[in-house]
Amino acid sequence: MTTARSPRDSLPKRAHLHQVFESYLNQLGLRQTRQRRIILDAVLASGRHVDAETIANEVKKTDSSIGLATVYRTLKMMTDSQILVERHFGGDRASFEFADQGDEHHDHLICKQCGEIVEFYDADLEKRQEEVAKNLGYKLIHHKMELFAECLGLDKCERKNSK
Amino acid sequence: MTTARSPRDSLPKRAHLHQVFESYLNQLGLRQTRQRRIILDAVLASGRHVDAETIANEVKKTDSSIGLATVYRTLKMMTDSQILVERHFGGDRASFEFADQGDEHHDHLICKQCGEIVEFYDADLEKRQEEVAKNLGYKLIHHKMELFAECLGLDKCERKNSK
DNA sequence: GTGCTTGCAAACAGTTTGCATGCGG
DNA sequence: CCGCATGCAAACTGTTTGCAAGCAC
Repeated sequence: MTTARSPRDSLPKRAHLHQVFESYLNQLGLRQTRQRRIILDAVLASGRHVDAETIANEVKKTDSSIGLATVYRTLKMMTDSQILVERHFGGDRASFEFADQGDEHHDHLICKQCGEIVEFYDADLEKRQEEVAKNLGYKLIHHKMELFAECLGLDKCERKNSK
Repeated sequence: MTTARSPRDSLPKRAHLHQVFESYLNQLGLRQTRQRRIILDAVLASGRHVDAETIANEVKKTDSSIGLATVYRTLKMMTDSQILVERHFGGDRASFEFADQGDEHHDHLICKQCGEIVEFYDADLEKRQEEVAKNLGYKLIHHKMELFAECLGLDKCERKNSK
């Protein structure tokens, strides 16, 4: 029923994102540049949830001359090109994650203790949300749902707690 | 099953919030001031979801000398005193709403067309969320859920569309 | 009076933008 | 070489904070 999705599950799918971005650029007459390639690589190599500054730091390891503004501009382009989605969890920093591909939408469970983010999909919840919207006289377009929780078995948590 | 809550439903309950805030101030040795009273009045008179700037504008109608910083400081105190809860819907501005009283928790449905915000409570969703968390090995503490939708009958919407 | 409060301006964090220069196609 | 891209610094938004003066108790 409830399906957890580990950060690794979608790794194979990321392979063609280079192509997706490339053709996006071409279609708009935009250019492939060294910095855009480096930034995309950094994004692909990173975990599922990253913020601009993390990427900027990562990118600077390869080329320290790349500016924060370029990272922001490029992340926005990737969002426009449907590679990434922008999320606002905590409040301040925006975080980016890979866009869902077709049907593979998911929601998030965030551990209050260690900050671990688990992605999941639950058909019952999805269905009930549509019903609820209809009951209220609306047609559901999409939703945002985050469950805040704490570990039952502490094993998952403790690893991260120390960091 | 699904219960909608209109903005008016909780009006009677707001009456004693003055007292709540007052005793909060007393307990901490803080002072009741003209500006705090004015700000609380503005909050009480406002709709369920307000941002700092809206309150600041409202407050300035009564006393134009009241600064934005005071509004922020006071809204934070009201949040600390459990009168208000801070929410982050869109991304930029924070919005404040009256805190749930005991069991009367609710979620939000936001109309993509007119921006109307409907509050609702659905026991099935709540229950399923707990199950999902448990399935993933966590204990649910609380959640954040927003349904984005469009009106089925346009009557609700059109009124607001014009504004 | 004591010290919490206030308004103002300055500081802040995250993000965006203007501009002269650089570089891809 | 045309014109998009870049880096830098400055602008901007929402919010917070330092400070001297003001007011509640």
